[in-house]
Amino acid sequence: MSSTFAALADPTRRAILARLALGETSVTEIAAPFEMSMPAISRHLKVLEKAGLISRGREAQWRPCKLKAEPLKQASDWLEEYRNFWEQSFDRLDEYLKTLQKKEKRDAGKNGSGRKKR
Amino acid sequence: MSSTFAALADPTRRAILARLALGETSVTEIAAPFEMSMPAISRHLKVLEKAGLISRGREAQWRPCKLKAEPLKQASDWLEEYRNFWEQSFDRLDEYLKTLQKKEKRDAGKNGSGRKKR
DNA sequence: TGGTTATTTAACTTAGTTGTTAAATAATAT
DNA sequence: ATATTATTTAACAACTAAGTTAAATAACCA
Repeated sequence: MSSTFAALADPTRRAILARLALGETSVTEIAAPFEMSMPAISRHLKVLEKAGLISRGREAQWRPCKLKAEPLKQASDWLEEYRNFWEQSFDRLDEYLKTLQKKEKRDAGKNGSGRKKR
Repeated sequence: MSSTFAALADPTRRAILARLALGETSVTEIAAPFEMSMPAISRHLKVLEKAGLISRGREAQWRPCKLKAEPLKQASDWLEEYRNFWEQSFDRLDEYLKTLQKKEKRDAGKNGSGRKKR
């Protein structure tokens, strides 16, 4: 999980994944859109491979890379556990905004003395 | 997006988020389960805050931290674009397993010439 | 005021990441 | 064999990250 998120934390690597979603391809072709040396790309690919996000074949002198989406699924599942939370947040925002509107109508000027402790 | 994934790449920080999903709480309480100095935790919280994953209030000498799930939603949305991809993978696996079963039924006796490589 | 509790900042160490260029390896083509 | 094309490894520099201890802030308590 850590290595998956770490791999996704780099925009170059996310772009590589996006490219690979269109289909398997060679390192040179992957590298083309980037202003970056070949070895740099090669190492990004190594990071992706270690995270299990790609696999590499051998076809003559090319090493085609292929997207492996399983770790993405795991990451997605992890995030999914927080779904209620972000949906709730919007609900709360709604609620809060309503409260605020009521207050503004009611007492347009008094400021807070109420203390709270958790 | 990068800072969100980077923040999630650390297991301590993921654990902190899990704790905060149960409710807002103080730094000391967040730190309790970890064998780690206070400043270390404090800096993890700073990382989470910079990524927009938590917000911090002030209540007497405590600084309660609160989960902010919006960046998680964004991350989830990003991953969602690959859903077809990982579902496809399972389809392919299914297919492959079926093919395999057929083969096994068909030629359940020719042994010793098949080579496999890991 | 001074003391206590909660939290952050500073200074430092160690380790890992990201990029570079130059050289090495791998397979094909002549 | 040798040259060519594709890709990786080595060696290095600059930067960032994660932890430590000790000291600084901040707000309360007496």
